[in-house]
Amino acid sequence: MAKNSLTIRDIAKMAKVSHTTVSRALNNDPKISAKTQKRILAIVDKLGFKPDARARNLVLKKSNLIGLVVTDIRNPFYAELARGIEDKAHQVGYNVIFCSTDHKPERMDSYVHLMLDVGIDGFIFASSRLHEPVVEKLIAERFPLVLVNRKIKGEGFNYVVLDNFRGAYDITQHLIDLGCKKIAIVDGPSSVFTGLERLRGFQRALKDNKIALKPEYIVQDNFSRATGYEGAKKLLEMKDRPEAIFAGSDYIAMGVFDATEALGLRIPEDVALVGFDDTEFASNQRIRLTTVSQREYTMGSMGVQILIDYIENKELDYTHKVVLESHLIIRESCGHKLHRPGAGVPKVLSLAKSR
Amino acid sequence: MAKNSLTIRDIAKMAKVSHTTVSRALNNDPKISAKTQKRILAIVDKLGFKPDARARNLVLKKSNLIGLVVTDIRNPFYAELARGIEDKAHQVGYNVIFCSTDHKPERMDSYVHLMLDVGIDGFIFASSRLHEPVVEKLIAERFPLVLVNRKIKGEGFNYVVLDNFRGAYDITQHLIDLGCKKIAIVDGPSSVFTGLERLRGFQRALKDNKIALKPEYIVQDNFSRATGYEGAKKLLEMKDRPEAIFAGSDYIAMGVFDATEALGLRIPEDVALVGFDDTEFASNQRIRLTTVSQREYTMGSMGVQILIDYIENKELDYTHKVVLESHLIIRESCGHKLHRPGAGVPKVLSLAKSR
DNA sequence: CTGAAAGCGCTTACAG
DNA sequence: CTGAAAGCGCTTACAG
Repeated sequence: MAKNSLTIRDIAKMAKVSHTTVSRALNNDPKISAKTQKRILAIVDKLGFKPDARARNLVLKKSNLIGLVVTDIRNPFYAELARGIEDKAHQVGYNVIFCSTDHKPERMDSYVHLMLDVGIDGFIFASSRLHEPVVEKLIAERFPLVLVNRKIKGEGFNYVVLDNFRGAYDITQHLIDLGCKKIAIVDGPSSVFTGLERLRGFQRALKDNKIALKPEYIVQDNFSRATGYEGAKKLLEMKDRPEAIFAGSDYIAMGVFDATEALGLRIPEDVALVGFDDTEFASNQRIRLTTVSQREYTMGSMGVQILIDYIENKELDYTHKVVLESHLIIRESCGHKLHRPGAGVPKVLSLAKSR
Repeated sequence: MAKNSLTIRDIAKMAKVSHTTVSRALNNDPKISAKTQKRILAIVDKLGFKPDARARNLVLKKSNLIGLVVTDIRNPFYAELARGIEDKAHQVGYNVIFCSTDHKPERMDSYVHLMLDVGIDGFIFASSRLHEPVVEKLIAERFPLVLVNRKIKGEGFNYVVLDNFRGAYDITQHLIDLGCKKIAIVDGPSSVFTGLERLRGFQRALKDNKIALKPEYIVQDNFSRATGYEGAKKLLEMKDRPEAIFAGSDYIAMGVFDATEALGLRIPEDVALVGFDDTEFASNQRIRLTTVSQREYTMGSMGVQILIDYIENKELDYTHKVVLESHLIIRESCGHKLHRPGAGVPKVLSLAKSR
């Protein structure tokens, strides 16, 4: 494809066979004699001949390309997910195209069509809203896709998500175990699966512990650093400010750190903080953010696996509904000084996940 | 491409014209009457017909796909670069495939071929070593590509890089201005452009100020967090430990933070620290890392621009050699307490670059 | 095991 | 302005 504009016919000429036979040699077709194949492959090798993928794609109706749709590739969570997807895809001979939608429906639309235009074989959607018309349309058309990280409403698709409810519940319970009662949340929007489930898990944990939740303690916007900054500022300037903040993502937590430092407050002494995702930021020794691990790398590679199965077997099989277990990662940001007498100091895990 | 297996011929039948004419309508060919075009397009719209990109690609010898090669998409620097590339590519109707090489030549090779196989129109290499055989081969074959972030040796290609030497020089000078004399560096390898130039800038600044540099004060490995951790540990456990550390990237600096915290040392009180890249980590208010801004988003979009020009004009034009200016971003990690009497407290910039 | 033929769905000279 | 024809570089029944 690169330099040579050699074709299968040129090779055929040199090998004194038909181009059909060359094609067979290239594709390891059983109906070709070992020795002619060997002879042909030798020539192919010597000339560095590469069959033209475009022609191949056309007749095979396949591109070995998958499209990944995320909110923003710069978000460390998505970057890690993308890496998991890339590695697995590469293993099985696929390439991945990515795009960042910035939560904007029009970007979503335009990208989906751009990808469809290049002829991708399937999609991995990582950032859908609960109600996402473009995705629903693709599902109705049975276009191969898998949802990862966030599900949408309805049926008829495969997905891999984290048990967000459980993760949020556990980390909230942890704060409660440490003695916190006035706990606020700065979360992503309820219009997406992750935002909604984390809020629900949070609310449920409070309820199960008979702790009242003030409506003002719920702040929701995007899963962004800016949201964390604004949200924390608002919360911490209240007369009755919370003792602890549950940030719906580490990225939000990053903004909370910005705000507390700007306000001259200390974490965890003045306010406890926990996050969600376990990004590299969280594990930094100057940050030490208690958080929920998502294993997004794994999530990505499982997603690819399911998608490729679907693409290659063409069975309309919607039985791949994976819910990954969440893991609480305890570090110091949640405030040891608050812990219940007799409960023992929570174990502080060190550095990062291995990479 | 999605659902419909409609072809240009089906449309032709419905419009009672030849498929040639349909093709013309679709491609806005001047030699077609406005009204037949309108009639055809109406049908196309109504049926949601999309011409098959694979067939189009085959005859046009084009895919509207560009390949991006980075070390690791998880590295925030590359994620930001990728976003700049994506946005610009999208604007001009291209999709981008990415891959992470992990510094491994065999991954580099295998990915380059995988991408060539799908028929990309050009490459953006962001992580080449100074001597990179695969890239050199592509250059020799005149395959469209642009180097970004890191150049390789030799001629015959376009590139967009930062003035790494200057950036390193300036930030080192800044430490010197603050009164530091014992300054160490934890850098990436000299086998890559960025590692080498930053080391050179560092050395030159010391030399210009007649400050001696101990060989043990130079630590080089990958541009990774682990390198920062190990390097700082080694440096800070020396009997004659440095007063300041220049981390060759923010990612390395992240590891330095890990190490100082682990050793119970404070930044900037016990040791000053500066980085390179101005990632989000650096701008966090709990980190406040003095660093060098790279504007990698811009770097990426300029790279795309140059590449597309090359692809579409097919002129062998190697005059696009861009060296971007570096910008020193001063925050508190470089240690105000060390600053020279009378020099005034350096201005501390706040939060992030806008996004 | 091998080859001649048809076809994948487009684009683009070439004639009219 | 419109259409019949050739062709992009492959794969794959269909015969032999």
